[in-house]
Amino acid sequence: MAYCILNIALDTPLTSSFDYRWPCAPGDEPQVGQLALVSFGRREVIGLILEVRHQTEVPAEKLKDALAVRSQLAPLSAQWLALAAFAADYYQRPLGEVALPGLPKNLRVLTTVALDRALKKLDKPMAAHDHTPFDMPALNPAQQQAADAIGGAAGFNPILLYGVTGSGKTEVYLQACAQVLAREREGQILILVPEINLTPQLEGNIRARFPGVMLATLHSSLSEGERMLHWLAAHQGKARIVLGTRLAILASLPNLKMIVIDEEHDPSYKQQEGLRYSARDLAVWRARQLGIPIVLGSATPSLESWHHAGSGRYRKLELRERAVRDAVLPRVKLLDMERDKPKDGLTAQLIAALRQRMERGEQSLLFLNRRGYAPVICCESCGWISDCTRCTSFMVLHKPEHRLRCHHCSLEMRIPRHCPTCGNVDLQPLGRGTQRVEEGLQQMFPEARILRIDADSTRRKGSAQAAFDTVHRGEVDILIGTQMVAKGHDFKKLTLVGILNPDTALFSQDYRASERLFAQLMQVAGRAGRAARQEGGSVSEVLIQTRYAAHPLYSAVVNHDYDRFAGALLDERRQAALPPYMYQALMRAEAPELATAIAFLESARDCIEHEGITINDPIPMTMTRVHNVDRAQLLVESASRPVLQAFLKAWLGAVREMKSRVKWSLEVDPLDI
DNA sequence: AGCACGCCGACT
DNA sequence: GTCGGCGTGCTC
Repeated sequence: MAYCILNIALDTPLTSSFDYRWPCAPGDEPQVGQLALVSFGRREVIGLILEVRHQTEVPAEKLKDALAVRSQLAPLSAQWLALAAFAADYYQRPLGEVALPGLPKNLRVLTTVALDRALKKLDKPMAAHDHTPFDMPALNPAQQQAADAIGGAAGFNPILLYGVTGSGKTEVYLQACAQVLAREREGQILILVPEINLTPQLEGNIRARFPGVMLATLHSSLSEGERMLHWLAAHQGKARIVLGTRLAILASLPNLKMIVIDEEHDPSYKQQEGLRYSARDLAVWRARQLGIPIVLGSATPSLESWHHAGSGRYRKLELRERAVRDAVLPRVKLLDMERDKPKDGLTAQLIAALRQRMERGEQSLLFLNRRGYAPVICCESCGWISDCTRCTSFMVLHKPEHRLRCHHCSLEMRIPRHCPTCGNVDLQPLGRGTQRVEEGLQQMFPEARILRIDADSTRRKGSAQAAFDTVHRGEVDILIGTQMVAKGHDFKKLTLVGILNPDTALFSQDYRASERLFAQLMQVAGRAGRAARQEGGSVSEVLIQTRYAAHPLYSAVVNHDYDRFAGALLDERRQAALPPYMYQALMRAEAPELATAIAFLESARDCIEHEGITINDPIPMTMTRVHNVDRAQLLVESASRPVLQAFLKAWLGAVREMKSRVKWSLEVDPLDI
């Protein structure tokens, strides 16, 4: 029997691909881009066919036969393969680690028969939709102009849609989508959102708006069965709109005609483990490869995108007004905690404002990005504090559960009755988390309906949605929450946002902290006053409690002046030679002893000649120890992206040759340094 | 990364 | 006497 050689990429950290034999008649070979089931070591895995050959260097005794080729599936397109190859190359990982993990597991697990059955399901005509034409809401002139510019754009055309919170960016996307779908008979559109659970309305909106158009969603909380059906619907070009989180950027979309990235500044577009890719950056690459328009939408664009808009690489479209008529941007005020000393974490002015909203039957939101009761407890007589024994961090007091919990490893314990070092029974909570603020509020406003929404109060699946529904039904007077409450929600009766303790981010070591804080404050602030002001209702207000009322970041928030703030940050970045004026990569190492990790990074630093590259000295990570391992990092910088890329490739080869037992990894374009 | 093999300490 | 710790070696 004649056979051919399949060169296959597998999901392993090994950099090479692997050859397998495949019995087949000449002219009947599998195609590049098809998936094959192979035996690898002692397990069976799915692989991606990169090349079909007739010869191999691999000795015959090592060569195995592939077990099956998924020939019932159309091969991944050359363009998709190029995207995966680019990402692998750019982020310095093996192709298999980029291309394979995003594929539905069922493509591997399912027998040929079961796979055929699933494919048949997709062949059935779509369930009949209500085809009554849906009235597109009228757009204001700025929105209309943006929608037409986006919908009518041709070729690679990156657009930064810069619109204040509540300016109706979603409506602009949807009407631009309508134009593209109408023009491109088979065309597909990819819409990325930071977290799908935070935008369940969007999915509903799209379905209602485009009856008869198949929508597929791709995100991490789908079941395996759903994931495969949705992935296949995209791959076969049947789903014309694909809505997903960052992982959807690697979906197979044979007819992609436009990409939309909502809240493009959001850090969750950056994968923070494994292949640390930026879905936003890959999306721009993909749009350029295909020669299609891409829209990046935000009220507080990332400095990278802002910089590109400034230099003309991106076209900037602005929405300066709120879309709902008579809904105006909230008035932002700073409450100086030095002058108005807080009680239970709340200043007298904030308490008064809460009381006023209560009396008028309006809702308030308190934002505090710290869950738990108190971030630490301490002994007042000897100074003991609740350190985590495994991490460079504190054990956080969780009062409802009567436990101390480390938020970085899973360590938990009962609250000690007395101080472990001196026996003193008087242990005091220090600082304030959402639970403690909730407790204080209950005492201050016994009649108020108070709801706390954070990762602790919404552990159970679906409970977050249930909690938000309660707020939407108006059954809550005061909502207190962490960043979970900051995004996307449109609370119609909300006229007051109080921001507690944002100051810590002002003096962070991380130079991106202020950019993030600004975005976060604008985003939470944007929850207020989204509906038109009621007769006799409150002017919507955002009150920020701070000890640094003179800080320029807060003046920018007060004036809703992202432009100036971003300009100032960019100047700073340029002067300090930081991104986006500098390209960075970060090598991390971890070991039981810090010295081992540092020593490894020192030898990595010295293992290769380099030019046009700055390699800094290794330093311990800010949170040095997590779960009993010490971590250190080494920052590599260059003013030229190609120079950095070329260096990284050579460098990683040399570091691998060191054959060290120390665990290490490399991140390109790191966000947290 | 898995997953094996392999060689030394605490239990039935 | 076994169960099981994780060192190291390999995967076409």
